[in-house]
Amino acid sequence: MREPNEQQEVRLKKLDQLRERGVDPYPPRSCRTHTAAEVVRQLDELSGSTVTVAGRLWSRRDMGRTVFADLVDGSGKIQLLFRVNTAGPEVMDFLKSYLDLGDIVQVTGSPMRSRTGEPTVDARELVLLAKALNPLPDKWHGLEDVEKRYRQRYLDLMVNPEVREVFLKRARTVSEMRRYLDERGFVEVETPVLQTLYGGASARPFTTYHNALNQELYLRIATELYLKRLLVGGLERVYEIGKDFRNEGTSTKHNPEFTMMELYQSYADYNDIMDLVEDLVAHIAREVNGGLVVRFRDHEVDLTPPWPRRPLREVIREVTGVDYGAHPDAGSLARAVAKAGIEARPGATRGELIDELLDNTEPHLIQPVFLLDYPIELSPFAKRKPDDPGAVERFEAFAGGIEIANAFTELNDPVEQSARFRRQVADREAGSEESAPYDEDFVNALMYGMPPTGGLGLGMDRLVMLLTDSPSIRDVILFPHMRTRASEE
RNA sequence: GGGCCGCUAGCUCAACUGGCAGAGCAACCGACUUUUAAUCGGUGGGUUCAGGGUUCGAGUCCCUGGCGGCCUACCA
Repeated sequence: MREPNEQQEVRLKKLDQLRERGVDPYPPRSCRTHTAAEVVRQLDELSGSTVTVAGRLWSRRDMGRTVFADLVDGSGKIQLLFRVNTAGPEVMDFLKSYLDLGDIVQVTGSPMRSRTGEPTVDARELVLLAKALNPLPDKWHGLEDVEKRYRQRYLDLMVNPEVREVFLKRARTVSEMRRYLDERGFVEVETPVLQTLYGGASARPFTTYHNALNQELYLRIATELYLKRLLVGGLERVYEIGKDFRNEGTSTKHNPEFTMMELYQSYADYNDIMDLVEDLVAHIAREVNGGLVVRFRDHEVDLTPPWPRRPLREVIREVTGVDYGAHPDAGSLARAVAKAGIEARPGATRGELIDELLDNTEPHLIQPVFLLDYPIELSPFAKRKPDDPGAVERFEAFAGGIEIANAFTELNDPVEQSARFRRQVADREAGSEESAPYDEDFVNALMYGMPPTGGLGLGMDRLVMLLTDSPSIRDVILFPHMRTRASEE
């Protein structure tokens, strides 16, 4: 503990005085009978009976022999009334001399309405459950310092009710997704976070080390390759909701660790997955938000299925004016991209250029849409379109101007998969740090036969951003990644 | 990586062109028997993010660094 400030000194002194009086400021047990919301809701039936509520002492209006206070618990707020006639002088003295705003207390008394009609517990007994040594943030303005909100999320949750609402919605999003998938025969599994080989996405990994095995390990960048091994094993529908880790910069859409839902459905293709995605998202929106129209960044986004299914090439051409299909080589496409006023890395490959075009298209995709049929260069694990060898059966789903899902008909041809890995390895040797290494065991698994499969990756954080109108991924992650501060211990 | 902005009391914010660091809430002392941002009177509280420089004098100007936000780039 640092050198206490003035307000901490005051509270520490009260702590000592309490102990001298034989009062345990941190007793091990409480005996709450009702939450604040229950008392408010059942006020008429409870009137005249005795209830015990518990929570944080939030505000206090001291009128001499009468003190009003607000108590906040997980369910809401209830007013407390302390009167010398009802509670007695000892309780009044205890309240005034030893308690501070922020303390966790337990109050026993009778539910009633105050003169102004406010639901109130008329207190007879008062027990301190946990003494607070730090003062609460400003109760009127809340906590506005963005950095403090992220670093000390407990304060943010305490004083900013809309923040609590976001994370309750996040929890319901996850549980509704599980319920939806479980009901459709998907099996939830867990695959390794620590991997000797990483893959399934284009990203640089975090590296760590296993001391006993004397072995370098990677934190997974995706769950894809392990989940598909399970399909080889005969699990026909699997999913995993878990953290992926990508060693790259942060932004309003990127956090180094983020939550991904991946699922794989045997005997399905990417068309089936589109049906699933729009229905799943609509289901979650309905359960979590109560409706299919969400406000996001000053737009109204209508998630009602069906969502348009449009070729990537066509939509990019509409938004940027560049038809990459008319430019089969990188040089020609680079000139067209430059002419459209879009900057790209000098010497970019054709895939990178198309990616650049997509980045410029993405912010315009406000209403939900599936973009279909990606160039093969960008998709090492997707199956080719039978009638177009340069494209794969892949889609990404967009809404609110952000990508929320990525899916394809999975490549299950081991020989071609092996060739695609070799291409990745070659790219890697040519300097592409995001290209994944060759995964021999994965190819070997495919050699036993994997059914035709549709697979999906859905960014949970981004879905929650959309459903809660959160402008930054940090607003939907309880403890987003922050630099450590030199001044902090 | 680049640009812009920010960091002042526990919290929210002021402080003009460089001239005594302030307010509200919170805290402390006091008054008040139905308030709800209670009210009223009084008191205390500062490494102005850190370090250096310019100056008679720096929260303010200059330099270096830290952390954060936004934009941009890179990256999925």
